[in-house]
Amino acid sequence: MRLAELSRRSGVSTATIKFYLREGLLPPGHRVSSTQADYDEEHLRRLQLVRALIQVGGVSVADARGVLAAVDDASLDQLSRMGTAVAALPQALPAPADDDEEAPTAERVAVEVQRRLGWRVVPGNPAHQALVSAVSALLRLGYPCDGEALLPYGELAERLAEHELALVEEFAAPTTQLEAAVALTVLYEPVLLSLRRLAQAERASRLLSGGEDPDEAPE
Amino acid sequence: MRLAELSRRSGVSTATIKFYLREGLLPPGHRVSSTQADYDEEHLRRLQLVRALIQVGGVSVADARGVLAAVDDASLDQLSRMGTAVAALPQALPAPADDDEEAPTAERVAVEVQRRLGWRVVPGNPAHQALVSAVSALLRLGYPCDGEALLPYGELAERLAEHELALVEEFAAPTTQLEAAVALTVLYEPVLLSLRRLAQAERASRLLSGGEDPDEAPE
DNA sequence: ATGATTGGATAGTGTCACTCTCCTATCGAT
DNA sequence: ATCGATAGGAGAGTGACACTATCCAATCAT
Repeated sequence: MRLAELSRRSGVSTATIKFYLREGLLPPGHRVSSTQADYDEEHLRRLQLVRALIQVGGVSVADARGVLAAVDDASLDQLSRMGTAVAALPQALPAPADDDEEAPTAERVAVEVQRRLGWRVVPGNPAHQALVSAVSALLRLGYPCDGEALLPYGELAERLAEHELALVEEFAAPTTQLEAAVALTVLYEPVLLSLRRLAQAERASRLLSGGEDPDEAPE
Repeated sequence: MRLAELSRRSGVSTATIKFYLREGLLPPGHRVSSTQADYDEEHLRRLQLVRALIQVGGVSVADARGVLAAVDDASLDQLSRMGTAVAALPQALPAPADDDEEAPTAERVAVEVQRRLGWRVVPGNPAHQALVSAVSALLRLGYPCDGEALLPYGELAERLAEHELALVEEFAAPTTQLEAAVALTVLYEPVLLSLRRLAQAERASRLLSGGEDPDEAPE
């Protein structure tokens, strides 16, 4: 398949594909001559993953490169690659906040939840940092947020993780499990957030309007 | 309080505060002369909310303006304002994908989950659109994703929403409930996502390393 | 042989969230 | 009153980012 066909089948412009090739998000095609390259189904698949990461998952090009590099790194075992790949996913939480006086409290809260859930605590983990940032912001605005309050969230998160890893094992061949793990981690994120927003809207409207709607049938 | 003091107490540069004032994210200070204005605690609080929305929540300046306008809009009742405010929050899902052949399927899946949960379906809702986009991306990558599979996510989302609305009612005075709803919606998002990532890392490492760790105590 | 196409390289575009510079008006101290 | 310092407002500028448009030489199909 030539670049033009890859573009047609993926819906991504040739210019953008070239950009991804240049940025190392997409492995180069198999050179068939000095000015022509050939792309296969694997390229198409990878391209769709890249698009999903960037457009749906909001991952930056640089971070996507890191994630994919980890997925492809044959020198690591599966666990390390998965860890590296997921760790390379960002949370887009920019400032660890240097002069943040809530930070120590937030750090304590974050550690406490994880301890109470029996999780290993890895302070360097980006997800851990993101958690600290978010808790810190909550505290700064005066909302209560302690280990106790976060526990239910952590339990829900465990259930999600369990479910998603089961999906990965069930629906992906071993060679594509890493890719599946990355894709599901990133793509179920907006799913979860959207459903949460929808649930909030639903609850709020029932609550404030007195639930006079006829078509409700909870549980 | 002068601009300089507001800046000092919030940790936000005067240049940025001026920018927020210009963009209408922060109401103007009380003019004390033609070139001086006075800011109060309410300004400080609002500024912290703006920072939380933008930095932690990843909300754009334009969207933040919309959210805050809805929060402040005295011409609407509380329900409408909350709906408008939360709807104005983005999901940063850019492309509803015009030429997307998975879109109709995704739409059907999204509607099905919501119906099965007894929620009202509002096709125009940004959260609904985001859900469709995400499901569509999942399908395009070949991962199974139907109403059945999303149901557990929806149920979890309901529990989250319930919990968060309870928090809003419990910890915020009626006049600040809207602000609390917005803040909690946005700030619990990264909390949830971080915990999910941490849970995934935990599960994955246990799974792949054979769970030889001594300190695990699941369930 | 030749016109179109391909792939690669380079530079440009639009957006966004600030940030810098400048300017005038006022404030506080003398 | 005066004078340097500072406040606040307006506009342009900056840097990051994700593309995107333009060239160009080398092929490929005919």
